[in-house]
Formats: sequence, C-alpha cells, structure tokens
Amino acid sequence: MASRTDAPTRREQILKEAARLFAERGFHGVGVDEIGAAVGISGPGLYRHFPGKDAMLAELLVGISGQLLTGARRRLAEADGATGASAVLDSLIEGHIDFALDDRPLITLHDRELDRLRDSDRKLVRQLQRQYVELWVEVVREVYPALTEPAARSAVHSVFGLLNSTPHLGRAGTLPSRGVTAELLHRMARGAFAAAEPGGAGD
Amino acid sequence: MASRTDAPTRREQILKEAARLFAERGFHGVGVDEIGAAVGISGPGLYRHFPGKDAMLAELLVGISGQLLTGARRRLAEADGATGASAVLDSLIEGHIDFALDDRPLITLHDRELDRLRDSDRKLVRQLQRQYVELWVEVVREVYPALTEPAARSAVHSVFGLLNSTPHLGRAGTLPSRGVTAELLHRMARGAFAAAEPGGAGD
DNA sequence: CCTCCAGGTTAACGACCGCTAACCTCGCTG
DNA sequence: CAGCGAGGTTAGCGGTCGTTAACCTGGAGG
Repeated sequence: MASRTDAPTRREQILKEAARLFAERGFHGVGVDEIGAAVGISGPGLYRHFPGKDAMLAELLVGISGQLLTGARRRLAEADGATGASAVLDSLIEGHIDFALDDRPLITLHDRELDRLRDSDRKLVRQLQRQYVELWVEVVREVYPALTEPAARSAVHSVFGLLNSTPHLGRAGTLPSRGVTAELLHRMARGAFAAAEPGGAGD
Repeated sequence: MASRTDAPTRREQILKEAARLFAERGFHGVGVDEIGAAVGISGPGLYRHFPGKDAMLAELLVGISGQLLTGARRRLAEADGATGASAVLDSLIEGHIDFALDDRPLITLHDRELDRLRDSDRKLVRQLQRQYVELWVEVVREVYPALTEPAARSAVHSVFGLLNSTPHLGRAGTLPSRGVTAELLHRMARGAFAAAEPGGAGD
C-alpha cells in the first residue's frame, strides 16, 4: 500500500522480479538464487526481507487479488447512482484491461500458481477473487437482465479469460499499440457479454 | 490414434494421469513417483514406457497441438466450398469447445507448460500452434472482412482465452450442463469476433 | 570511539527428485 | 521345460534447491 509515491525499493524490487520469473518459468521452476541475482543480491540474502519463497508468492497473489477488488469497488462507488450500469461495466472492463496490460506477469500468476499456496493464503486469495467475480456478476446482470445468475458467472469467468489473454498477444512490443489493443479487448468483452444473453445478437 | 476403440494401454494411462497431475500442480511440482502411483505402478517403472519425465510432457503438448490442428483442417476440408465461411467458423469454434470441455487438463497444459520443453520440441509445438492460429485467422477474416490481419490475430488469441477458460468455470460438475455451457461459450465467441470489427455491434 | 543493527556475504546441511542399476517374475514360444 | 523379453520391483547415486548458520560491513546514535 505504501508504494505509489515513496520508493522503499528493495522489497518491491524483489517482488517485481519474482513475479516476472514465476510467470516465465513457474513457481517451482525458479530458484531463490535466480530471484536474488535479478535484484543484484545473491541467494539467501532474500531471507532478510521474506521468511521464505512461499511468502513471496503469497504476498504477490494476495496483493493482486486485493488490488483488483479494491479498484473494482472504487469504480463502482465513483459511478454510484449517477451513471448507468452499462457505464459501470465499461469502467470495470477498462480497469481490468489496464491491469492485464500493465502487469502481465501478475495477471499470469493470478490464475496459474494459486495452488502452490499454503491453505490459509489460498483461502484468502480465493475469497478475494470470489468477491471480485460476484461484483462483476451483479453489474453484468443489471446490464443484461436476461442472463441467469449461473450464466452470468460463467460469462464473467470467460471474459476474464479473454482479457487475461494479453500475455499471448505479443512476445515483445509487437502489439499494434497499447491503446488500440485496449479498445479491441474492450469491444470484444462487451460483444461477448451481449452475445451471452439467450436472445442476444449471436447469430 | 489407436485408442478410441481398444482398451487404453499403459502408455495412454500414464499420459492421461500425467496430464492431470501436471495441470493440477505444474510440471516441476509433480514427481515421477506420483505419476507412477496414479497408474498403479511405482516410481521408475515409468522408464519402461518413456525415456524421461520431459518426454511425457513433450508427447502431451505435441499431441494436443497436432490434434487441434488436424481437427481444424478436417473441419475446413469437410465444409470445402459448399458451406459458407461463417459455418466453417462455427465448426472451428465447436471443435475447440469440445476439446476444451473434454480434455481440460490438456487445454491447461497447452498454454502453461510450453516453456518447460527442450528447444526442438518447443519449436515444433509453437509451429503447430501458429498454423492453427493462422487457419483461424484466415477464416475469421473471411467472415469479418473489416478486420485487419493483426487485429484478427489478436482477436483469435483472445477468443482462445475465452474458450480455454473452462477449467475456471466449475471445480467439479457444477456447470449447468455440458450442452448449455458449450452453447454459451459458442455465442460469446461469435459475439466477441463480431464486436472486434471496428464498426461492429459493440455499444 | 564504541556499539549496534540492517542488510549483506559464503558454506553447508538436509530433503527431494530424476534417473540408473541390479534384480525379480511372469507368460510366451520353440 | 528352457529361455527370454516385457514390465515390474527396490536401492541408491548425483545434483539441485530451500533454508539455516556463521560471519562481515558500513553507517547512524549515544
């Protein structure tokens, strides 16, 4: 939380590099020596900042889930009663896309290494994720009332899959451009939701 | 290929269980002893069937990519000039959905453990995947001519993300039902493609 | 100036893991 | 029935990895 303006670097450096490495080679595929080397220190020096390798992954995953949920709640509150549900959904989609484009390693970890956590941490992360999903489901059902609740939940998960596909889009900066990609993803997400309705604009 | 009618051989049993375990806990998170235990033999007995743990993953990934590509080519050929491009796209979507619903562990491995392969195997898998994507891109561009080629490719990757979200839908058989889920995914995929077009039915 | 602590270092331990070696035991087949 | 190969078994080696132990160092505070 105390990270946006200040720069108490080491810990955050470590987390950032660990996230990148975990996303690239998997949690079990990365050694602590590599993480250390990535931030200029070597090996067990990491244990001055974290009690263990597991703790790094836990902090990353809890942080991601929390950030997503917090951001979504903020967007929901900002719009409040004024703007329509459709605008809120657009805001949620925009926020998720920003995250997926900004922090690709994190979005990768988010649905890939969850099972490597201790039981307590995993439960916490899943709870945060569930709240995030439920928040989306409510908004989606308001915009598309023909959707049953299970259908809406499935649709939300599927759209997450669509939005989280950013790591597969371009190995390096091969994307057309950030703005264009974001717009494309946004349109597709809306189109997917719209088509999820039984009487929608499917075919 | 010699597996549909005959009883599953040891080799196929091993591959199936290995796929499940790799998907659940990651390639590096599963030991050969666990794979052996899952098929009733124990430990190094696996080496009577495979030269090593890497070889199992390689065979799985090559097999998946090949099956997907072969199936797509068959569907493209079956439709030939008779049916329209839109029907071919529907057929491709249907095939991918069947795969994603049938073999969830495989679809998970497919975009998760690719980097754990030896260079030669990884190149082969990537080549198969690229051909599969390009096949989709051509069909999609025929159905939605307003899409530029990069946009179509991004859209295809994103729809794969959407369709491959099946593992997140229900931990067990909590899905509404296979048919309903398949239909929902199909409509969403079509809706996403349609909305990808610049002047599409976005909002 | 002495102290102390945050933040490093290297050495090494213990566990685990992939794989090999050596051996066993069926069910064929000549 | 002898022989043998397919398909197992257990024991154990070598390497890697997470973690701990013991030690070092520079800068802030009394």
